This record gives sequence, structure tokens and C-alpha cells, in this order.
Amino acid sequence: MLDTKKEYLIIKILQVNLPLWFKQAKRDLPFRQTKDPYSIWISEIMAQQTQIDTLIPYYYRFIKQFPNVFSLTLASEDEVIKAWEGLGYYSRARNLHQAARLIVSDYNGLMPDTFTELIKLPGIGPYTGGAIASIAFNEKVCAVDGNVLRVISRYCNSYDDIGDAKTKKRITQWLETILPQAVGDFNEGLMELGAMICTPQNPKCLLCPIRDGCQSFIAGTTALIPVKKKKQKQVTKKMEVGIVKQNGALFFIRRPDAGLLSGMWSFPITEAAAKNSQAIKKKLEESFSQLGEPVLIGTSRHVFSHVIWEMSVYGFNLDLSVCETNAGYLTANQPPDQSTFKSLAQVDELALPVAFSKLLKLLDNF
DNA sequence: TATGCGTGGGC
DNA sequence: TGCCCAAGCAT
Repeated sequence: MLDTKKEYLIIKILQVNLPLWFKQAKRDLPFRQTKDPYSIWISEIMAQQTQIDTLIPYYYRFIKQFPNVFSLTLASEDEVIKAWEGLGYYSRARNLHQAARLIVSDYNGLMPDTFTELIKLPGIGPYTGGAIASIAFNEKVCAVDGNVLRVISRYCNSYDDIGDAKTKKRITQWLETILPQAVGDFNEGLMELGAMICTPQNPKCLLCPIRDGCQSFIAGTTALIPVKKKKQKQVTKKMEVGIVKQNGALFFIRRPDAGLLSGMWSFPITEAAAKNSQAIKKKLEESFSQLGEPVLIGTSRHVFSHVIWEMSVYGFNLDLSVCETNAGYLTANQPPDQSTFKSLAQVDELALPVAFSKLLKLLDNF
């Protein structure tokens, strides 16, 4: 990976300068004021594919609501998902809840303290396991995330594709041979450097504490590294959303427990079959015997990681007198806990993804 | 190995 | 607008 003649010096710069820099430059983050494995676990799960600034308010709220693994265990999955509302990648919340119950049932409520045990828990993979083990338990393992891949690729002037599993393995194995005693600070330092200095665009090399060893800085290739294959862009889907209103209350359904936004609440939504087909009306007629004509109240676009929804939002007024004469408006395949009416004041009780919560402002047109 | 899985921010 | 990216994991 590196010219062996230089390697000793280059490794020393990394081992010595990085922790020194981290000690004085690290951000004052709430989860850095504790060694509590539970708190560190929560912060690391939240940090997956999420910028630190985004998760901080969630972290405070979550720790206040669920201060330890037992309180998390006692909560319902709905409560945990609600606490995760707005953060995205909601399977993280479900895995967190599952893992908490495993920790109580299989580990006497104590967080497993080794990498090997940690990665057996749902939602904890190689990165998160390494982060918890090294930061909370000082185990000599590395924690290789996107920051680390970028920092090390540049430091070694490597053009290997960081999306390739082989590259990650190679970097992991190299790091394992150079981990210093204070492994937690070293791992966090690499990530902090990646987040604050060795950024993807316009890295602040003049402020970098390991610049003298950085082969990419020396070669002037920091703009070319890391190499990463382009993601294929999202598919755009035209969707129809139905907002059913009855006496000011809105109709919601719970989404299936697998797939996009699983377990979250939702307005009824369908993929538009064809132009002006009003597929949503057909779907709603399965649940409501008398709907009336839909009113187009607006459009909205929502970008997910792998799909884009272009939504046409239709309002349906449910006449109370009609509903009373059709008490069985809910179909049998929609059990009561899978659908509900909520007033605007009550909507907050449901875990509603942003794709739908942002539609609430369209109600002014309805 | 490749894909599904959210959301917000930067430019 | 679009495009990239972010302290990844499960399958």
C-alpha cells in the first residue's frame, strides 16, 4: 500500500499527530461526555449515514426518553419508531428495539463488551461494533466508516474504489496493524478529521495535522481521491395520495412491516396507473363505500435514497351522514390498529415520515 | 456482489 | 433544478 521505506515515518505521523490534534480540536458532542456503552450505542446507530449535526437533537430526546436499555425494552416498538421520526432509515429504530430486548434477555441487561458479541446484535455491523468496542471498552479494533476510507485513501494516495469490499478489507487490515493504545481516540480522531478537515470537497489541507505524511497532498491528488463508483440515480414514480377528511379528522394507514417506510404511518397512496386514472380513488373505494369526487389539492415531490415520488395529492370529503349509514367502511383486511382517523392536533401521535408530514400544509387548499 | 433503505445540507 | 454526500446494515 505504501512505499516501505517511508512507511515507518508515515505511520508515526498518523499515530502521534492525529490523537494530539483530536484532543484539542474535537467537537464538544454530547455522546463524548460519557463512557456509558448504552449512550454510545445509541449515538452510533443514529450516526449511520447521518451527519452529526442532524442527530444531536434526536440524541438528547432519545436519551431523555429512554435513559437505559431497560427503559428501551419496556417501550413499544411504536414509541421507539416515533422517537426516530424524521431521522430516516427507520429499520435502525426497529433493530435498536430488538437488540435492547436481546441485551436484557441474553446479557443480563449489560451491553456486550467485545466486538465479536456486539456484531451479533441486529443493527450492529462491522463499523458500529468497532466503534462501540473501541470507544466504550477500549478494545483494539478499528471502526472503518466513510470518513476513514476517505482519510486513509488520501493518506496513502490510493485510487482503489472505496465502494469495493476488498478496499475496505485492505484498509481495515492495515489499520489493525497500527492501532495505538488509546484506540478509541484514534478511531474517533480519524472520523473527526474526515468530517472537519479531510472533507470530500475542498479539504482543508493547510489545517491538517497529518499533512506531512499525506501522500495525496504531496502528489496533489486530493481532488481525485477517494475513487468511488457513481450511484445510479433514483427511479421517478408518479404517485397518487388520498387525504380523506371526515369532520376535520384525517385518515391514516400503517405501512407494511417490510419495505420502504415500513411500520410508519401514511396517507393512502398508490402508484399512478395511467394518466388521469385516479388510481387512488379505486383504492379508497375498497375501504369507503361513498367517497365523492377527488379534489386535486396540490403536488409534492419527495426524494428517497433510491426512488423519487412525484405525488398528486387528492382530497376526499367524507360525509358524516354517509359514514354513519356505512359503519363498516373499513375493510376486513384492514384491522383497526392498521388504520385510524386523527384530528390535526392528534396527528402528532403517529410516526409520520417527512414525505407525508410535509403534505399537511396542502390542507389549506382543501 | 448489489440493492433497498430517509432525510437534510452543500454547492 | 440537480447532484453529491453523510460516523452503514441487512439480505
